[in-house]
Amino acid sequence: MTIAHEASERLMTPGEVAAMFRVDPKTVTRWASAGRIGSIRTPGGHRRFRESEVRTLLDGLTSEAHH
Amino acid sequence: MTIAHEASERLMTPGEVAAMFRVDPKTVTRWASAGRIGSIRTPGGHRRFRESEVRTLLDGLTSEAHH
DNA sequence: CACAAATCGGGTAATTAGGGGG
DNA sequence: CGTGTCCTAATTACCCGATTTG
Repeated sequence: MTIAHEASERLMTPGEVAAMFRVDPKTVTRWASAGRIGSIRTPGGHRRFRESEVRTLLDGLTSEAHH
Repeated sequence: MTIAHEASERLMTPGEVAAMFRVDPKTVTRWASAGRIGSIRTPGGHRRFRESEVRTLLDGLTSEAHH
């Protein structure tokens, strides 16, 4: 069912994801190549990323201080 | 049978297809000109795209992250 | 018929892909 | 082993005025 709705997912460009993690866009590309994050290719070969997956990944890597 | 029912096939505008891939509508028309995606012309010259073809294309270019 | 929004065309910037090397 | 940078080629984004759409 998730796959059936992937078309309605909001997508992000490599540059937008890079700005979110404060890394170089090339690094985001490497994450995609390594399979660390899912990606959708345009017919021209450019990558797009699911916003929900990016947020989930960001939250999963977040650690709070003990206070 | 698919061809026989092409009149019932849902058509999409360049803007709708662009939103699915997160690209500019102009980019979609370039895909059509390059033959990367099939297109139908209105009598006025505007392009329309088959929904089934767009979804198939999108699914084929989608890759999941390996967990 | 008038109107707003979208999609023609073309042209020119800005991103991205990919390999290579530090 | 992951990341940032340099490079070239390819793809995509934004600009305009004119036309089509609904």
